[in-house]
Parts: sequence; structure tokens; C-alpha cells
Amino acid sequence: MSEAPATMPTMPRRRRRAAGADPDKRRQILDGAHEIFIARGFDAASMSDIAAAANVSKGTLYVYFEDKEHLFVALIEREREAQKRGAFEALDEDPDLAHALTNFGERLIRLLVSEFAMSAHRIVIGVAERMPDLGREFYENGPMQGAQRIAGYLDRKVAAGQLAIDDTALAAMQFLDLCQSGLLRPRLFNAVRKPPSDAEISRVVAAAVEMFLARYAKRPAGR
Amino acid sequence: MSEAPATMPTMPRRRRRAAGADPDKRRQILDGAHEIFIARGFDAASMSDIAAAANVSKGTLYVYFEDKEHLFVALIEREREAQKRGAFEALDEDPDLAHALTNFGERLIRLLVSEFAMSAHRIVIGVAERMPDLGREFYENGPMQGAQRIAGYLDRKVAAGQLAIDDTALAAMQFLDLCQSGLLRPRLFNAVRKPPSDAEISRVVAAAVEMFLARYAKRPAGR
Amino acid sequence: MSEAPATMPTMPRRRRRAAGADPDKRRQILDGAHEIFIARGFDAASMSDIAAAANVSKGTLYVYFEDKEHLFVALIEREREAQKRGAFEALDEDPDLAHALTNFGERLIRLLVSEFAMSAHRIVIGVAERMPDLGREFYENGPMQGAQRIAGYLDRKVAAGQLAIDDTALAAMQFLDLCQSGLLRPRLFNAVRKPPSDAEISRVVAAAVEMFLARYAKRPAGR
Amino acid sequence: MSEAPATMPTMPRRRRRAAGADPDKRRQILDGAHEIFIARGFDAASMSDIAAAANVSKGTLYVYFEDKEHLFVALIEREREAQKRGAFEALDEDPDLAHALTNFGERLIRLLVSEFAMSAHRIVIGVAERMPDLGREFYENGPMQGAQRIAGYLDRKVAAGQLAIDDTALAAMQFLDLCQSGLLRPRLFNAVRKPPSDAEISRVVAAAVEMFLARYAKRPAGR
DNA sequence: GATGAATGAGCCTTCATTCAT
DNA sequence: CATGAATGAAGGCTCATTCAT
Repeated sequence: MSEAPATMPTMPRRRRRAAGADPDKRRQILDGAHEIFIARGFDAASMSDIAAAANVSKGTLYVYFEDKEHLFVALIEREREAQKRGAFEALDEDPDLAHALTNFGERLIRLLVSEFAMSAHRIVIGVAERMPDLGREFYENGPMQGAQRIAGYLDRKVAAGQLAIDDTALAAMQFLDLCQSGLLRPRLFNAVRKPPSDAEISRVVAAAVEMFLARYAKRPAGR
Repeated sequence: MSEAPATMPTMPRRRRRAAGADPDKRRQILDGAHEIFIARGFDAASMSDIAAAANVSKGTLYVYFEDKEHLFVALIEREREAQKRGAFEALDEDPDLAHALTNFGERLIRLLVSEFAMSAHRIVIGVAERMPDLGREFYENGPMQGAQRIAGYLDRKVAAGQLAIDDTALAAMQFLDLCQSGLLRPRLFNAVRKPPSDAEISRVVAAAVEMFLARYAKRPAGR
Repeated sequence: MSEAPATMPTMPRRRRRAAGADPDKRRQILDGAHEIFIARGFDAASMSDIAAAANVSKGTLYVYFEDKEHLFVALIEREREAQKRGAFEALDEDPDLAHALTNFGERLIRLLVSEFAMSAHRIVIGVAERMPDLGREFYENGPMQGAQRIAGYLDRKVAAGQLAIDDTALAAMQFLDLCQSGLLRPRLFNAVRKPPSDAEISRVVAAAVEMFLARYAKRPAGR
Repeated sequence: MSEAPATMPTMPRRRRRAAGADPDKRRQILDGAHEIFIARGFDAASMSDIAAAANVSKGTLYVYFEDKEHLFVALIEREREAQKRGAFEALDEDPDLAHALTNFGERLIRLLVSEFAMSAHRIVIGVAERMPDLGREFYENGPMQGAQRIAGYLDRKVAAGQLAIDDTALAAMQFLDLCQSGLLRPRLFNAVRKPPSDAEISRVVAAAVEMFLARYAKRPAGR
């Protein structure tokens, strides 16, 4: 609109805006893709279905995304970013170690077992054989990055003399795995209809923290 | 229409063999299906490929299995049974608790991270959305049953006074999750090219046993 | 049926016959392709149309031919072979040089200006930009080979002292071009509705022979 | 419909400009079309590519040209005119017949075998089945007109007593065909990578002139 | 029962054309 | 008039499934 000031010569600027750059429509398409991919998985989702769900013509899909795979990757990326924002915030605030770990663990697990996160996991894992790059990217920017963040936190606590851990990277992984013990896997296989209740999550995370501290908490010197 | 001609009784007296009941051919088909499904995943595997790999005509596939999905389910079932046989044997032999857990953990993880087991996991998880029954069946007869077996073992050790565990079901899950900490997930996402080495597995399982016992080993009374 | 004699062991021979090897059906498909390609050209011909014209399902097309291009090439090859058979037979029989050249020229041109040959030419030329291999193959096995054959004939006549030609390859080309002068090009551009009449062809070929001999006939010594 | 609103007379008094009448923009579009059509052929050229090559929006294309076909026809017409201007100029200047014919022949063939002329030929021939009008128009305004011009020249030479030709129309065609003997066809089928060298052209044209005169040159009376 | 040629629905993708801005 | 995002029909191709032999 106002991108063509009076002084602009006749030479047409090519593209006022990049093709397929309307962010609203892009979001609209991703929403439709979300709905269909989540409901059906990658292969069983058809571009026609997605176009219909997004209320967009099939052609428009290809204006915004190169092909089905790119659309799917874009969707995964959007959702991952959205999730990451919600997990690692108040990790260091709480001075009480047990409290901090519990808090963080509960938040993380609640995120992970959500209907959507589980679906995304399932799909990415399902296509990981054919699209190893997507799988790796997902792993590295998701679980691995999470573990690294916790490892950093543990490092600080070790330095502060609150924990005694040789291998904080391993310890971080252990903590994550303990927090989801018995919760994530049945969801991954779609063996339970609903996400675990907050109470269940609390119980498992509490047990995780207890075990974690039983192993790594610095015992008072004099014993 | 002509399924019961005059000369042929409803129940043939001497059925040469039930439809699709030649066990050798059935095995042959499953072998071909194994090869192709593992290499390509569920959707990308074509019935033609499977027929070729099994050295069988496409029509024969449909004599032995109702459709692609049933063939896949049958394959998963067969493979799961084969695997289960190899894992839970020497669980109780060893009188030394740490030794027994270590032994079992290492064996189990080696099984799970194998190229084949990972592929099977990926596929089942990938189709779990569309085929929830398969996912549940796989989970219940695989991981869940494994955990139950460990829980039973733990129960016996609790009864024997060697361990102090309230919730052995949870403890069993925790043990399993600790044993694979940092090993299984990257494989699941195909983020690492090769299975972990035996040394890596040993290290992680050792850490798992240590943490497990730090939490649940019965401390000498007077303490 | 009788291909499995009593002594044949259980090991199934893979494929009694190669896939897509029924020659009748192959011919049937090529006939349909002929009709559609000739009527519409390469790009405007759709595989659906061809399938319909051949009275075959779309899938069957792909059992017999790898893709649209291969189908087209196969068609061109079939037609070229059919044509070649009809052209170069009685080239050397006639002892009278002018008679032989006239005979051959008329036969060849009649073949070339036929509705079908023209269509094939147009299509191959039309796709030559994108499919240079096809164009080259067509040229080398068609016009070029024809010219070579004539060149060989001329060589023999030169050796026999009937003609005086330095460059028989060029002379052969000249003869061919003279024979079709004003006949082929308008057909190629579809600028005339119907093939030239036999009378027209005779007239042009006669003029071609006359000019050809005016240039290359050995004049009696003493002249 | 609303093409003549009340306030607007049928013939607008001061039409700013007729629809699609900016000759610069028209030229700009044709230049883009030239580039793309020549590089890809008619069907494989997309209107998007043309719009991009012309630095014009796709919509503008349709302001200046009714549809893809009309655009293509307009392009062909423009190019033909450009070419014609370069060929038939110095046909009558040279008093020496052989020299004049050679000169003209070489110029014409050099024009015809150029990369661009060949592409145009291929495309027009390729679509001639679907667009017979275009093919005819191209033929009549190109080769046919060229032949007519030569025929006129020959007529004059016959009148001048330099040549003895019954059918100058046929003779003109013969001359043209001889000039390109072995040069044009392989190019048309894209069977040779590059245009023939000037030396090759000279050789063929020289042979053409020689043969032409051997047939039609008036022999000195007394002979 | 075994075969594999045939089917045809359906998939992803392209592109000429339109139309709101 | 210019723009280019949007459309949707159509294209080439695949593959689970059927059925005559």
C-alpha cells in the first residue's frame, strides 16, 4: 500500500511481499494441517483433507509450503517452539532443590503427555525411518536440549555444593526418565485413552525426585 | 453364489486344508513382510514388495492375511513373542541382587536398541493413532508385561527382606526407564546411526542399578 | 498350466511370464496411444485418454510402460519399424537408373507424407528440445539411415561407371530433398489438409530425378 | 456487461489508452515470452515463468494477450517479421547469377539453422496438430513466401534469357531444399548439438547452386 | 490353493486463469 | 491498469485389492 511512495519510479518492484507470506493464511494452513496430521498421521493425511480443514484451496497449500513434507516440518517446528516456551522458565528460582525439581518435572510432564505433544511424537517417530533428518532435528531441539538445560542446572547445584554428581548429563537424563516413568510410554503407544491426571503426575514426579536425591544429594558431612 | 454346489456339502468332508493354513507359507510371507516393513515402514511398504520379498504372489498374501493391516499386526505379534523369550529368563537365578539387576538390564537394553526392535517400535508408534488396538496390544504385551515381571521379582525380594519398596509396579518402571536413560530415545528418533556399544549400555545400567539400590535397598536395621 | 511338470519341485518359479508381457494387450495399448498421441500431440495427450482409447485401465498402462515418455518412445519405434520395412526394397532391381530412382522416390515420399508419418514427425520434432535423445534416435534411424542406404546405392552406380559423384553422402541427401520439394514442409506445418496426390508426387519426383541426373549422370565420353 | 456505463460514451473521448496498448510493456512481455518459450517449448513454458521473465505480473499478461496461445502466436509473428527483413534484400543486385544464388542461399541457411529459428520451427511444428492455423500461417508467411520471392527472381532471370525453367515455383522450392540438404533436418530433430559452420553451409550451398545451374542454366544456343 | 494381470480410487503436484485490492 | 494470491481442474503415477485362470 504505502510501499510505493511518490518518488518511486516506474520500475516495478518485484513482489510487494514474498509469495505465500501472509502470516494469517499461513497460520490458517498450519492449523488445518495440525488438525489433520494429528488425527491421521503423516501418510494417511492427504493434502486435500488439509486444504479442506484449512478452508483453503489445494493450490494455496503449495504457495505457502513447498510440499507435504515441508508443511509437516513447518508444523512440527511451530509446535515445538510453542512448547519450549512453557517448560524451562522457573527452573532456578526456587532455592529449595526438591521443590524446584518437582515443580519443573510436573510442568514438563504435563506438557509432554498432552494429546498434541503425543501425536507429534508419534508422527515424527513414525516417519523417522524415512526422514531421519526430521527425527534428529526433533530430538536435538526437544528432549536433548531439555536434558542439557537440566544438566546445566545440576552443574550449578553441584558447584554450589548441594549435589554430588559425576556425570550431570547422565543424571539429567535419568531425572527426565524417572519423571515420566510409566506415564509417557503407554501414551506413545496410544494404550491409554487419556493423559494421566495431575495427581498421577505428581505421584510419579515425587517418586522421581525422591529417588534422584537419594542418589545424588550431598549427605551431611559428619554423617 | 455357487459356494455350496449340490455335490459339495456345507462342511467339506475332507478339506484339504483350511484357507491360508499352510504354516510354512505363512512363515514365508511373514519373513518377507518383516524385511519390507522394517526397511520402509508401514505406509511406504507395498504389498507388491512384500509379495516379491516373500517369493509369493500377491494373491496369496490375501489368502493368508485379510489385508495389509492384519498382515502387519500378525508380524508384530510374531516378533514380540520371539523377543520376549530372550529377555526374562535368568532373572531370579543370581542370588546377588545388584548382579541380577545388572545382568537383566543389560540383556534387555541390548535387545531393545537393536535395529529391528527400534524399527518395530517406530512403526507401531507411527500407526498407533490409526490403529490404537495394535498400539495397546503391543504395549501391554511388551513393555508393560516386562515391567510386571520385574515387579513380581521385586515383590519377592521385598518379601525376602532385601528391598524396601512400597509401590513395586512403579519401582519396576523406574528401573526400566533408568536402564535405557539416554539410549533408547535418540534411537527412537533415528537421531543416532548405530546402536550404543556394550560399554555404553553397561555404564548406563550400572548407574541405574546404583541409583535404584540407593533408593530401595534395605538399610541395615540399626541404622 | 503345463508349465509345472511333475518333476518340478515346490520352489515357485517367479513369474511364469514377465509382468506386462502380453503382446496382445501391449499392442492394444499402443493402438490407443497411437490414436491419442497422433490426434493431440505429446503434451496434450493424457494418460487417461490413452487408457480409455485402449480400453484398458490407467494402471495397466504402467504395467506395460514405465511412464508416458517410454510409452511414446515405444510407439514411435513400432511405427518406424513398420515404415522402414516398406521403403528400401526394390532399390537395385531395376537396371535403368532413372527408373529405379523414380520408383524409389515415389514410394518413399508416399510413405512420408502419410497422415501418420507426418504426425509422428511433428511430435518428435516438438519434443526434441526436451527429449533430444528421442529426436536423435528418430533422425538417425529414419532419415539418416535412409540417406545412407541411397548413398550406398549411388556408390555402386559410381563404381559401375553410371554416375560421377564425388560426395555420395551429400548427393543422397540432395536426392531425398529434391524428391519432397514443396511436398513435405507444408504437411509438417499442417498447412495443407491432405497428403499430395500420387500425380503431384510423380511430378516432383520426376523433376528431382531429372535434376539429379542432369548433375551427376556420366556423360558419354566423346561429348 | 458494464462496459458502457451511462456516464461513459461508447467511444471514450479521452481513453487514456486502449487495454493492453502500452507498446513498451507489450514488447517487454514478448521478450519474456521469447526467452521462456524458446527454452522450454509451448507446453512446458508456464505463464508464471513468462511473467517473471518479463518482470510483469501474471495478471498483466492477460491484459495484453487473451491467453497463452494468443501470446505465443503474437510472439511467433513478431519473430517471423524480424527474420524476413534480413533475408531477401540483395537478391537481385548481383549481376552474376551463380554469385547471387550462392549469396542468398548462404544468408538464408545461416538464418534458418540459428538456435532461435530452430526452436521456433520445432515449437510451431509441435503444436501444428492442435493449432493448424498457426502452422499454416507460419508456413505461408515464412517458407512459402520465401519460395515465392525466389520464384519471382527466377521468373525475371528466365525472362532475361539466363535460365530455362518451366515451373519456377517448383524450381524455387528445389533450390531452397538443396541449399539446406543435410543441414536443417538434423537440427530440427535436435540430433546435432550445434549449428553447422559457415564452411559447411558454403559447401552445401555451392553444391546446390552447381546442381541447380546444371539443370536450369541456359545452354549456349549452338550446342 | 496359487497366481499375477488388471483395476480404479486416490495421491501429490502443477498451472492457466480470475479477481479483489 | 497492475498486481499476485487464490483457485480448482487436471495431470501423471501408485498401490491395495480382486478375480479369471
